[in-house]
Amino acid sequence: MVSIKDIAAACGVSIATVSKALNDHKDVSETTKLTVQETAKKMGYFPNSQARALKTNRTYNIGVLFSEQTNSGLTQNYFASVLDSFKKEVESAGYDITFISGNIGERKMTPYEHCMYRNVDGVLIVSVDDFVDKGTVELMKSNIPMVSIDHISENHLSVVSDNEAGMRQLVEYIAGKGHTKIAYIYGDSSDVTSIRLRTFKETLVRLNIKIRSEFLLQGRYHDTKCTELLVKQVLSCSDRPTCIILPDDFAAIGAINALEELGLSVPEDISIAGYDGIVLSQVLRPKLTTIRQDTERLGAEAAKRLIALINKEITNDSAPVSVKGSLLEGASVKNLNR
Amino acid sequence: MVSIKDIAAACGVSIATVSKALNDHKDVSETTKLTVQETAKKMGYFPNSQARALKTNRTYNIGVLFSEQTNSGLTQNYFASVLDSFKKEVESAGYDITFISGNIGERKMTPYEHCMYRNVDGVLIVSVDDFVDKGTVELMKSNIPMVSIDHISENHLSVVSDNEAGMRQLVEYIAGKGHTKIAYIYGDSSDVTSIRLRTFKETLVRLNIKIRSEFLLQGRYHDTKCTELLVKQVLSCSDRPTCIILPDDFAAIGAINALEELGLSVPEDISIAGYDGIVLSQVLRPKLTTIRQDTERLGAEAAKRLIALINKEITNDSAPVSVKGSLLEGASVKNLNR
DNA sequence: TCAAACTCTTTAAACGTTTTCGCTTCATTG
DNA sequence: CAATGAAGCGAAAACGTTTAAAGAGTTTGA
Repeated sequence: MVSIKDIAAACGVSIATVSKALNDHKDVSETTKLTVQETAKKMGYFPNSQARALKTNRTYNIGVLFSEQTNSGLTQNYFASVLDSFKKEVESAGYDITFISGNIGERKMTPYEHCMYRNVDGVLIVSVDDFVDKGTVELMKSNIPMVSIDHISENHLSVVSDNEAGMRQLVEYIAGKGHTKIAYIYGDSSDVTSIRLRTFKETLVRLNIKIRSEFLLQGRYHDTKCTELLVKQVLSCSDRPTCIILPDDFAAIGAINALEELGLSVPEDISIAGYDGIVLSQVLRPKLTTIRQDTERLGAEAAKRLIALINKEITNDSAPVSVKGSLLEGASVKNLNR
Repeated sequence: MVSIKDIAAACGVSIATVSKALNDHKDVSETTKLTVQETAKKMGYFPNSQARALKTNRTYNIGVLFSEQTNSGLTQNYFASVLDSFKKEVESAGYDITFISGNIGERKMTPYEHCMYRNVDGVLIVSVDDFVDKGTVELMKSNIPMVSIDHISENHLSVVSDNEAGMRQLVEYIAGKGHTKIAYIYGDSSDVTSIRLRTFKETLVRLNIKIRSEFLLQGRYHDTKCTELLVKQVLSCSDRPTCIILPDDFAAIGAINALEELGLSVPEDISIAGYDGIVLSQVLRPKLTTIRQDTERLGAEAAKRLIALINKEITNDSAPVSVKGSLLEGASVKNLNR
């Protein structure tokens, strides 16, 4: 590889001058700056990021940790979308991303150790399921600049999807269609789940709709089989719900299947609603009524905040950023009015 | 951060000895080795990967390039799954992965430049769509160790899903069910597509089934809308096909929708088959008959080959590795016999 | 005219490693 | 007992950068 030294030799100047010229410092003449930059280009020079990082203590690398048990984050559309927009945003600022995981090499590292080893400038923590993970906790205690998505905790920057507004909007929409018997199969316990569940109940109360415990069942995210069983269970009530809210769009497929098996059709006999608004939800028939989470903004916002934190333009204690979703009105919720 | 120097001071030895002790060299006594390693652990030492890389010319970083136009690779289950298993495999050998993209920082880099800048030890090229990309070509001409997935070219290691065997098996299965009027909506032009298309035709010939050009339509991968239109088109033939093979599982949803719109049911009226065998295919109703591509092995195999290449245990000209898929028999293809 | 100030450049140290080579010891051998 | 060799350790250079400080040369101001 051609290094700064080679350029220096070619231009007849010192390596210091070359370095400064390339980094556009003020204390080097325009003419030398130009010749240096030109020969650098001509010789196919590219800075050695390791050497630079060693000196500047900046790797321009951001760690991404999927905090999860099932190691399925990447294959799930919601998280993949968030990551995708995060990636685009940080890349435009010159950062690359590194996946942080517990198993690097023979000698296992904790996520924290992995971050230290790679000297990431910051880290994004994506909360796929609940934060039981010990390694994640250790990392969060450290003072590496970090921002988490979908999880709020003290002294940490976070970007969250506004599940409160989302769930409220969804329930209001469904109730507006005349439904009063609304079941909710919610996902694995997590921050997100509890907010949604709480809001679900609160909204019912506010709308003067009775909360029935038999209509509230704990399910699992992205699990069609589990959802299928629970849908059947909730439909075995003597007084059936007219609408069922599922943990997410993918799980909704389980509901559709269960209903079909029971000889019920959506939305004529039973209405359903999903959550997430992934692409899939809009190609299913009937098109799913769901809350679209703004993955684009979630990722981008997280990236911007993290970079600002790294540059010390903001501090840890800034308020969480809440990203609103939007209702995607499909055809899976029947209008019971008239 | 605690460095090798600190440990040296603490142990009363030189940094050279510490380095050797930590790397388990032979020319350092067992006792010092032990004390060094212990104090290193006690002091919370972690090697600085940048410094190490600078010296050894090994970053333990592998670049991953999704060669694509639509920038959607990550959000598609098939590629995400391949990446996931690739990641696991390389991680167990101590490598991290870096996404290679064309847009890093203000000053745009080509993929090749990005690789040089980050000094990746090797690179994985995942062929999402066709290889028209100029940047990808430049990268492939370089002599960075690389392996590509689903694309074969001269002097390059590659791991490919056995689309020939897959398509053959699928067609034979369908024909075995008594179908002779089989349509095939194939995806965007690419290596993969042409192999599938060729095999489709060859297999029909071998089975003495007439190839009808009106049953062969070019569609697009992962595009339900497009698939929907093409399905309608192919069904407008006076002599309809009894079975339609779709470009992939996701696109198959478009077919299901089109058929439903036409008042036709799967598989009673028309049979369909997908390709990929993603999770989705097995939760749809009817369960899709499809070819499951072994993403697990594709990723793992690519990782193993790449690492072997980096370690110079194999050379560039080794034969491509072909990974067999398997037929997932769903309920979307009707048995026409008897 | 001379010091001061400015502009541009270079010297040299530093970042945290790895690794070659030489230096001590000390045991083994003939 | 001298010669040889092995084992263990350290000094120092190197990887490719950045940057503080000093130096050289030119311009300015009184």
